[in-house]
Amino acid sequence: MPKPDRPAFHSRLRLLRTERALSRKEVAAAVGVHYQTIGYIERGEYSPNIELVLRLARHFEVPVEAIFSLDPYPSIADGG
Amino acid sequence: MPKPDRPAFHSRLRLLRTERALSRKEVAAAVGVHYQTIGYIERGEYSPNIELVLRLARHFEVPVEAIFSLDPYPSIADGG
DNA sequence: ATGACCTGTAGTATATTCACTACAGATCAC
DNA sequence: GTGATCTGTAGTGAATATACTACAGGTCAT
Repeated sequence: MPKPDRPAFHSRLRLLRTERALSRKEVAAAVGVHYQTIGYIERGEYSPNIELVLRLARHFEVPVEAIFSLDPYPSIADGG
Repeated sequence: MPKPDRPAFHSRLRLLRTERALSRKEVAAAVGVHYQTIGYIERGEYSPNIELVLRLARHFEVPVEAIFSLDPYPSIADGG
């Protein structure tokens, strides 16, 4: 079982994925990892390596900083 | 010992570091890892996690894509 | 209600990252 | 030449990332 907790960074992966109506399985296939791996990353349970991160950014056509950040992203309620 | 080989991504970490006349030890201290870890990353021997990557980008004040890329960076000889 | 698909969670097993120690070669100041 | 600092390399060991299997609950179409 992966680590039960591991914040330390923030992710918009899930937001991006649902915005584009993609399943984890689809994203996983596109970047070449297991679909559970996407789930763990979405939940912040572990910190993906740069290779996977770059593949995700390329797939979503956004800069890395649009998916991952050390500081929390503004919530949608705050206009983010 | 880390993996003897592991390309799959390209890094400008060493270039950025030397450009600013910083030692590995200094960079390592700034981002909170062992100085050998910086060496391994510079040599592409392993793929750092997003947390470390974001701390490096923040320390150098550049976007992640300026340090790491899936595609090779243009060589200095080519004007890059 | 059944089936298809998505998600959350859990467990096990393997690979990789990273810390740390150590040593040798290079450079540079003295 | 001695000492200080940087680098490359290597080895061990711990922590973490990832693959994979499995099951339960949800939604949605039929």
